[in-house]
Amino acid sequence: MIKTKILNYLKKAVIKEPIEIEIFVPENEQFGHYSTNVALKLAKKLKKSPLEIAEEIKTKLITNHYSLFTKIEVAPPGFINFWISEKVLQDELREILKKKQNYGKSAVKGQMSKVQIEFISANPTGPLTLANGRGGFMGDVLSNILEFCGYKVEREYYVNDTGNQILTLGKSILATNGFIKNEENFYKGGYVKEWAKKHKAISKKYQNNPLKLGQLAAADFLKEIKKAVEKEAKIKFDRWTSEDKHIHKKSYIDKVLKIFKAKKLIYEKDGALWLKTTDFNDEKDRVLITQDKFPTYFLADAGHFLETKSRGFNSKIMILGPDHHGYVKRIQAAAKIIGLKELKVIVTQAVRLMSAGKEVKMSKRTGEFVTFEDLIKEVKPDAARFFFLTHSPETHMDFDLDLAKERSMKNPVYYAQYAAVRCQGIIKKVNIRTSDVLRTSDVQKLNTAEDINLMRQMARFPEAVEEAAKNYNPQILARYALDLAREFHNFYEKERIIPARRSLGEGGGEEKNLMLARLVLIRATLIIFKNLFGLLGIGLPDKM
RNA sequence: GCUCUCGUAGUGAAAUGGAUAUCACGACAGGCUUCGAACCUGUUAUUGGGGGUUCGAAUCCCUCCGAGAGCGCCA
Repeated sequence: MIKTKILNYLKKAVIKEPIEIEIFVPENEQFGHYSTNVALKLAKKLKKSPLEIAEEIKTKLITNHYSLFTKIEVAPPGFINFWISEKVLQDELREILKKKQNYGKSAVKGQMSKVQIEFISANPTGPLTLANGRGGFMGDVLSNILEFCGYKVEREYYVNDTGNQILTLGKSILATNGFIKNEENFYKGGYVKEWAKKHKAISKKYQNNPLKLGQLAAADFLKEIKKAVEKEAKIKFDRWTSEDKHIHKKSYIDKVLKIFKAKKLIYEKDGALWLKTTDFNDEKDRVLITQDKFPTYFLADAGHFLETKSRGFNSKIMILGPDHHGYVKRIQAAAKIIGLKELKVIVTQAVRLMSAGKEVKMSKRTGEFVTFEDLIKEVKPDAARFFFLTHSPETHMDFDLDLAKERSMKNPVYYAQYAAVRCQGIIKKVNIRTSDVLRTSDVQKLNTAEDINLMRQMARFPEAVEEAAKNYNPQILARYALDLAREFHNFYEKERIIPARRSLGEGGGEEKNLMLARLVLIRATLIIFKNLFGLLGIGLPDKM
């Protein structure tokens, strides 16, 4: 990585102070390809003017390592700006062609060898919502990225297939079919009525066992969820963990209680059993077992953490919906007690559904909501995926389905895909095998502003991957895709790759060599698009 | 009432405390006899208001205004 190279120069040869060195890509070209503010940071420590320090660093860099740069400039108030030499970029191009599908992989610092990512995990009491889709795409891509960076990732969907929700679902079905009286907190969505009508005989059979009935219905809803998630949205899961089978029936509830007890963190009050989560920064202690002797959802989750740990995971990432943010501290407390090394919780913000400029309240209980399936049917999975990925998880989103439909053809995902299509179009047209191109071409010919800008953008791919992995933020890659596409479109607009037939025919060796060099460039671009789209989980079409 | 999150062009979003705030859509003005124009080139903002912290603030602190969420022995 070019960034790492600069960093190493700065660290080893120039700056001896223990200070974190930041290198970034400035927004404006006039400030170079890369830039650093170390001089500004050092000024206080060394009690010297930042400009003076910057000049000193520049001088040392020039005498030591000039070959990496074509220019180093000091700019007020104390930035040091770097211009990377063509040769370095050309070497990077060779690197891309050599590593192919492995280009961009990088070992991230503090890497966990085995990590579980739990996402969506919506209760199987009905179809998935838009917010579930948001977490779903995010989890899927985050998993891809971490896998690419060498983690062993397990993608988990935790299914709450027992407990109160399921019981309520069973009762709701009974109420729909007239076996019991309807209550306010019952599920009233069309899908419940539909299921109830279809399975009248079953609901009659289980009218005295609403939990079992709820579980039967939940199993059917889960099938639908799986279909939407895996087949249509192309979100992969490795494990569908059942609360009933994997946690309760494997007695993880007892096991986790034993641990709490051994650590003297539980007590009884008002007939209930409590965990001292306040010892771990929570606002108040939490109930594990209710007065009526039922284990809470929280206890089951603690059991789930223990189960995860016992299968060899020391790290876990959870992506939760906005209604869970008050829940974060207590589960982190539980994770800590159990001994999970790291529990990273990402809480996505709400997705508000708008229609004709007005908000539509979504609720599973009332059955009023747009399902995730509706969305990907209307706007196509690639567009829906990209739409969510370009939003950072902490922003509140307004989602207008009508508008989304209308605009789906203008989704930026097509902008990126079209760039890849253009790459492939040229390669198809010329029809030269990669090996021939590599032998005959001379990448040193790539030296126009457009060549260089494109190469620079390509060289940023590993940096984008690393940043996305470090910050658990897939959005960085989605934006990178647009940056790369823009740079390619620009290049394509201004530079001809295949010369007009006449000049090629007239023995113009120069022209041919330039073409071959450009073909190398395009092949490399395509490799990056392939890797990138693979990580983002979007298609690589060869025509549109 | 208490706690948390968010307020950025007409719209939707971006920006580990960095330089002249970025991108897309819309609108307006241009660009194909040549590798597909699903593209390219222009124009479009006192970052909700007011204070503070510092070399430097959309970002951190205080305050006000506005939006959303959480405050159960529910999940």
